[in-house]
Amino acid sequence: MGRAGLNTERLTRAGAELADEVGFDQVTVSALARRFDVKVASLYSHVKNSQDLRTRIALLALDELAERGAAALAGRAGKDALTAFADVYRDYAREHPGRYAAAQLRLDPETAAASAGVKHARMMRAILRGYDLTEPDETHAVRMLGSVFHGYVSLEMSGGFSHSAPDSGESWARVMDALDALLRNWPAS
Amino acid sequence: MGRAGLNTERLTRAGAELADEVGFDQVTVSALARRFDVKVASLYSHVKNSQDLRTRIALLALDELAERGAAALAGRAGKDALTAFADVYRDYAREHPGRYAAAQLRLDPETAAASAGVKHARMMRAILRGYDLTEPDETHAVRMLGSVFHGYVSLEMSGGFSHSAPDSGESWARVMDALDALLRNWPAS
DNA sequence: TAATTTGCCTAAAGACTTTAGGCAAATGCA
DNA sequence: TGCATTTGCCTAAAGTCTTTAGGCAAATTA
Repeated sequence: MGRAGLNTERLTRAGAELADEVGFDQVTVSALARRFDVKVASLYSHVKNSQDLRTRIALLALDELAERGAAALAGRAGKDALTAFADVYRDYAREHPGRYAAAQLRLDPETAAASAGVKHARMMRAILRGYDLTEPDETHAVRMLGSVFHGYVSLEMSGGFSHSAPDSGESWARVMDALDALLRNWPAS
Repeated sequence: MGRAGLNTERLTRAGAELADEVGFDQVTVSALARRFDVKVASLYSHVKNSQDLRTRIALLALDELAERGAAALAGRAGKDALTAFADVYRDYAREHPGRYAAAQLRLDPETAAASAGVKHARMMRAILRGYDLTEPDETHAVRMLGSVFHGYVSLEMSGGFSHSAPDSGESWARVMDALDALLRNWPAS
């Protein structure tokens, strides 16, 4: 019987697809082996263990998200940049719920420092350049933006806003209005 | 050998403690059995299955959180109420990380509707009574508050804000200032 | 073509989940 | 108080997932 052509990259990609289909916490080395019609042990040459696999999927998701974010920011500024960037998060989570969940995986500090997570922080600061904030308020604002983006998307994904008026998309738009207004009028200490 | 005195309530409480000690996703029927020095199968008379156990822990956490929230709101209004309520979330997550993670568990709609989650929504609206918002802006604001509270706490817990200046507690305070300012000046559609 | 490396395999042990069926302690009733 | 019933925890067993060790054959290199 021939070889299946496994490698770390393909496993990671397939793991990401699996996550989107069945949920990130259902991503298992066994399920992945099944998907490649290969014995479980075979995967352990390409992936250290289950945690390693999950971490790789998380890093992939962070990368994709950063890439989309960069594309969204190109040529935009101010509120336009703010909403475009926020939409990247929301849309990505809707398109790829498993990957988005993966991006939330707690990474150990070194891994996190080497991840695309740092790019995300830089892009947030780039958005804030369109507003008049100086340190430390810029950092406070970065943290707040991250909280709103992540918090909203996460609550929306877990069904918190569904089946109740007004439509979640409308709230999202109004929250963007509110953030923009807030950043233009950030309260003094 | 005598009986251990197991029942659903004790198992749920012990499960919550276990979650705080080792993390919510490490909460397992086996680990819980070990903790009571009892055979695994014995737990299945008190708890339907692993998912049932986790759901019960989640409901317990939501209850505790709602109780603390109600206590914090008593006799407070305006920004005072806002920050007191927000602190409840943050403090609870720090004191009980496993329970807080449990509270984030995705519940099926009926369970969610019967949970203390609805109390949380009501309390948020109570806070907003101190500000001049009318529907649908009140709902948008409720969703935004929930997003900030959950988002900030969740990012903070996952280490996002540690090891970098300014101190996360300082950002938290300034975010509260910002939310208060925003709610007093909610932008018109 | 021979030697080496690489890739997937079989085998096996350990952990968690869940169901089925059993015995003894606790409880209820005459 | 004695007997019957219920309840609570047990043993047994099957299924899944994880992970390591060691093997054989295909692919690569010399």
